[in-house]
Amino acid sequence: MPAIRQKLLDWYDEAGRDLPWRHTRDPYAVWVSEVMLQQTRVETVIPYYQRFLESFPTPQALAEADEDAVLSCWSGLGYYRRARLLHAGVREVVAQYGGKVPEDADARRALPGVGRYTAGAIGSIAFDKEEPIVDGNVTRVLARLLRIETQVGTSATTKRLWSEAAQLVPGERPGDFNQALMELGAMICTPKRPRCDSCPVTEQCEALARGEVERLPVKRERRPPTEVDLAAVVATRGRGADRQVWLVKGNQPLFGGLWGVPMAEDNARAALTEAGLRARLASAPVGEVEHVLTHRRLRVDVYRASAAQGSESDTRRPFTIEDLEKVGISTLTRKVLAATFRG
DNA sequence: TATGCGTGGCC
DNA sequence: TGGCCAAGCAT
Repeated sequence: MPAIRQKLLDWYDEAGRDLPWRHTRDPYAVWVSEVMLQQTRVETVIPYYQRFLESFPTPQALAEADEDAVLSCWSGLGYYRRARLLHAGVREVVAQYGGKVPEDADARRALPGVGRYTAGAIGSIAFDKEEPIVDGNVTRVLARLLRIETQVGTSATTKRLWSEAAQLVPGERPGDFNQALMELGAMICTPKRPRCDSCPVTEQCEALARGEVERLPVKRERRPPTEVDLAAVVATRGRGADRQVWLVKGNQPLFGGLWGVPMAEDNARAALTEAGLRARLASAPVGEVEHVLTHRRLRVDVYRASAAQGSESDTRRPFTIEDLEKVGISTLTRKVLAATFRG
C-alpha cells in the first residue's frame, strides 16, 4: 500500500495540472472550489471560481451578500442549490465561528452543503488533516486498483471505498495525496479508454492484471429522463432600450432561487395566472426551446405577451436586460429570452 | 436507499 | 447525433 501512495504523490508532483485552487490553502477558497467542482468539469469551473472569489473574497463578504448577487455569480453553472447551501454554510461560519472555517471535522461536516467528501477535501487540503475523500474519480481508481466488483452506490461498496481511502491517506501531504488520487482518475484512469500506458501504478492494478479495467467500476443503471412539455411566457412592457421583461422568482426544487419567465406544463395562460400576471397573450408561440437535464427533457413552447401594468413583489417584477445580470437566471431562461428576441 | 438537482463537452 | 457523463448533497 505505501508503494501506491508514494507513486501517486510522485506522479502528481510531475504531472498534476496547475489549477487556480491549487495555489491557495485558504479553507474558504478551497470550500468554494470543492462545491463548484461537485458534478462539474474543471474547465467549466475555472472562470466561475475566479469571478466568485473576486466578488466575494472572504467569508464575511459572502455572508453579507444577498442571495440574488450570489446566484448571479453562479448563473450558468447549474445545481443552484449548491450556491444557496454554500451561502448558508458560510453565513453559519461567520455567525458561529467568527468567520473561520472550523478545523474540527464534525463541525465542518455539520455545515449546510458540506457532506463527507467536501468535509474531507477541506480538511486534508486546507488543514493538512489525514481525512479521506471518495468522489467519482476515487471510486473508479480504487475499484480498478483493488478490483472491487460490487455495484457502486450500495452501502457495502461505499463503506469499502471509504475504508480503503482511509487506509491510504495517512502520511505526508494528505491533501496532495487525495488530489493525486482524483487527478489520476481525471487524467489517466478515465471512464473510457483509460491511459494505462501512462499510469504510475500499473504494477499494483488488479483490474489491469486481469484485463478488466474498462469493465470496472460496476455502475447502477440510470433511469431515462422524463419528458416534460412546458409553455413559457415572455411578458414585456415598453419598447427598445426601455423594454422590460416580467420575471418571477421560484423557490421550487428546479432552478430554486433563480428568476425566470412564467412557465407551466402545456398551458401559457396557466403560467400567467400562476405568476399573478395579467397580460395580453399571443395566440401562437413565437418559438420552441429544448433543454435537457440529467433527469428531464424539457420542450418549451415560447409565447409573447404584453403586460403594461402589474403589481411588483419580492418574487415578481420587471427586468431590463441590464437588470438580468444582477440576479441568477438559468440557462433555460437565457434560451427562452434568446428565442424571443433573437439574441 | 433511491431520487432529484444543471450544464456543457465528448466521441 | 445522443447517450454518458463530472471533484456530491439533501431528503
